[in-house]
Amino acid sequence: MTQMSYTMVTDESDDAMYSSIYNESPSAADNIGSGCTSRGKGSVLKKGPWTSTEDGILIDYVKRHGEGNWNTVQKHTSLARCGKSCRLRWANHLRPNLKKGAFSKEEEQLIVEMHARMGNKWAQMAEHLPGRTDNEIKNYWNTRIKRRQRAGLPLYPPGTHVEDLHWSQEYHPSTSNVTGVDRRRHQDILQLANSKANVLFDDLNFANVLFEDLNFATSLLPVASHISDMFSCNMLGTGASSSSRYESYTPPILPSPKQLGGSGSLFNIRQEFQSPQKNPRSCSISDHPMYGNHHQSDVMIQDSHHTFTDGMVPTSKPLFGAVKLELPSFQYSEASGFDQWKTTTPSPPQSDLLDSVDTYIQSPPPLEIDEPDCFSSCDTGLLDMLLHEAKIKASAKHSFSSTACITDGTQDVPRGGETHNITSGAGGNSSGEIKSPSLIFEAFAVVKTEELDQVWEPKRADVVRPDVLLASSWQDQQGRFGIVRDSSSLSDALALLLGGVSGNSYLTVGSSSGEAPRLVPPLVEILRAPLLWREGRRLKQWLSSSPGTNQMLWQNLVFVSSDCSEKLRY
DNA sequence: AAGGGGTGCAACCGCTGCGGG
DNA sequence: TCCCGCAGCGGTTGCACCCCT
Repeated sequence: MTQMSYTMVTDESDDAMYSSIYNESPSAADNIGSGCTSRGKGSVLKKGPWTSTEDGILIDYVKRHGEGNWNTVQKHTSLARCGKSCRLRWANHLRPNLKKGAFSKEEEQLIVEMHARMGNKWAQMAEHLPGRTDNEIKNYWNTRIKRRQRAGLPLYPPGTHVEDLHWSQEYHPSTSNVTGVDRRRHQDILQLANSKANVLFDDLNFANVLFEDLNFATSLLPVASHISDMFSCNMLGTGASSSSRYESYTPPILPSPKQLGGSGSLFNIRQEFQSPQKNPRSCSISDHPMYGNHHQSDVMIQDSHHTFTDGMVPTSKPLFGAVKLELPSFQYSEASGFDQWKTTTPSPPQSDLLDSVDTYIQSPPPLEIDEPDCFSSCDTGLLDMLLHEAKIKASAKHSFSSTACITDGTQDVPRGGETHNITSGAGGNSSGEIKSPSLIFEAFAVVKTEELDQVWEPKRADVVRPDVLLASSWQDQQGRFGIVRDSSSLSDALALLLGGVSGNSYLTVGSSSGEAPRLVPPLVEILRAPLLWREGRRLKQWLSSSPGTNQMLWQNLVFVSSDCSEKLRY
């Protein structure tokens, strides 16, 4: 049968059907809308619920022509539906092998875990749920959000691996594979940074560079998960634009017990986090009256009321209590990421995964800054930011470490039982000693460059690399890390780092507990520092231009700025 | 019985990337 | 290179149904 003959025949038969469509659905006339602009047969397109007759026409069309070419449906049939509508109807309701009915427990579990890993990637999720559509999953999730919100439950039950900080690489608009959605959501993030995020960072006026999707690394290196955990304590969650119907919700980004379980880790975060009784300044989920000891994971909340040893005067209001932020997009942009996760993630307990009471996110109080002049402008230098971060860190140290006592640059800095002498400042602050510049790089790792599936082997550090210079700056004279040896090396490193040097990066991470410096597995390089938008952007560009740079890492840079969001729209 | 609010599903809308002309 | 149409995705809305008062 030729196309022409088919068209003639079907048009003829469908014309009869066409009239019956509206006859059987008088209200359809009210649904004739303006959504689809194109039109066949000289009439406007119908909107609203599909009738069984229309379904039959569409099914018949697909049988004859196959899927696709949806805009030709109305040409070849009398169906007064736009192509989009046809595609949607087919994909969500008419195509074979669709699974109808409620989600099974297993499916629900999978959705929860996938969302924890992928975010609002409904289509990707649907690929892993045979017979289910993205729309179905999306609706389920939105319903679930609402339900759990009502119940005061967290979005993700315990056991769900939400260790990675999502909303992630997809927000990198400069990549070649970035999608329009990515860009849109990138803007969403920026908008959020201007709205809700500002609540947290109102007084900071700086941009944090967020490194996300570290979960792939956490399975390989405890340090990474700790870093990720630390980030999760300090960074705000954001994500897709909010829905007017379903209020935004921030799933708790929590360190899992497993993550915190590494021994001999860089900063003994586990020890510090899990000893709230020793440190009244630390706040754990288990402290929450609602959740008691349901969960082992603790979230460190920096205490905004902390007395700064440097005489810092807090300028921001403390922000306590649970806050609702945006749904994150905790995503891997590629299916491989999911696959990788799927093979490495143990199945959560079957029983109460979906219903158990667990954690509740607390809003991290804003960090407090005593030198607003340092960060009031987007043009502030990175080094200033780093130095400032050092102070913040120094202050924060008091918050979650009962042993840390950092008061000035010449004082010993106890960390994990070790003390390191801070010998220099940085950032042109030659007169005023940096209080604790080494803390700048505390919990920072490096930018990694290997293939994810590649077995890591220690390699020599490339001393030309700026990040290596940074790493070398951490080393104290005893060969341990965590100490800025001199300001010039730091400056040089930063200059190089931000200057567009490319190459293979292999950075070293030392141990504050006296562990010998070592090269970290290639997945785990994280440079964590609050960067202004300009420096951050350059850093990002540099990372993106570095051959072999871990795509999943550098794509995950997200800039959050309270007052520079416009400049971040690149 | 009526109506008001909640719920869940279906469909629409807006945006983007991609490919072809 | 630009424009246009298509396909796809994710957010949003419409609406029928249900439950409670």
